[in-house]
Amino acid sequence: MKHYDHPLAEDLQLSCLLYALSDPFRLEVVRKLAVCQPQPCAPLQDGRPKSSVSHHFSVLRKAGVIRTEVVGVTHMNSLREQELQSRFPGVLSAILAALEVPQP
Amino acid sequence: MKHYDHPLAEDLQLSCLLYALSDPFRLEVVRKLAVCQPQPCAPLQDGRPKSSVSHHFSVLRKAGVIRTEVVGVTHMNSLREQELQSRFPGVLSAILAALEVPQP
DNA sequence: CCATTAGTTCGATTATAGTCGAACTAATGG
DNA sequence: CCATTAGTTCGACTATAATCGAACTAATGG
Repeated sequence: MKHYDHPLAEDLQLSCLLYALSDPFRLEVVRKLAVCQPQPCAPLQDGRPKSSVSHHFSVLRKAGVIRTEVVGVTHMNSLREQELQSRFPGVLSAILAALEVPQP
Repeated sequence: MKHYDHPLAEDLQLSCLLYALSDPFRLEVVRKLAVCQPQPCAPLQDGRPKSSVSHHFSVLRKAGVIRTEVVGVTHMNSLREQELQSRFPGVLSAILAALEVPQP
């Protein structure tokens, strides 16, 4: 049974969090996860090769943005909202809110 | 009289903002500006060569984080707080607040 | 137990960013 | 008007990150 390492909330760095969220593809993954959680990687691929998608999920995981749990053959991802809230209060929620008021 | 281009608030991209803030040096500049504003570049150099510092200020400027005004021989920088607040409500303020509760 | 599914890992390639010295510019002060 | 100050721009180099195919792995279902 494969498992993932998830950094402790207290070990997260704000700059790493912001970096993880600074990529449009990753930001879109986070937005979609906020809407429907947990979710496997596959429906979030958006046409990219699996290896790229896996890389982006790994960045999000290492930054503490998502938690991935192996459930049978799929890997279910969810946002670490409460932990991020306690470590960096208001940061993720403000970013999620800003994503809901878009512009082209 | 040299002047700088500052993007309109409505043209700012969240991913660019987060990218600009994802660098520890730039984040530190922003933190210092939040404390004392406006400020020239020089006291924020932190031992780096001028060309590197200038590059980081340029990234912050293009992302809409700072506004730079030429005042005589110095270039005064300030945060575009109210504009960022209207474009991405709560994002910058949450990040600034998170910077005040540090950890090594 | 074999094929399938879901995702990871590897390795190579390319693209993007950061770093730094050196030359440049614009405003000021003597 | 020359020297100084404050910062920019340029160009080269380096480092970091993204991309993608191919091989791999672990769980499941027939």
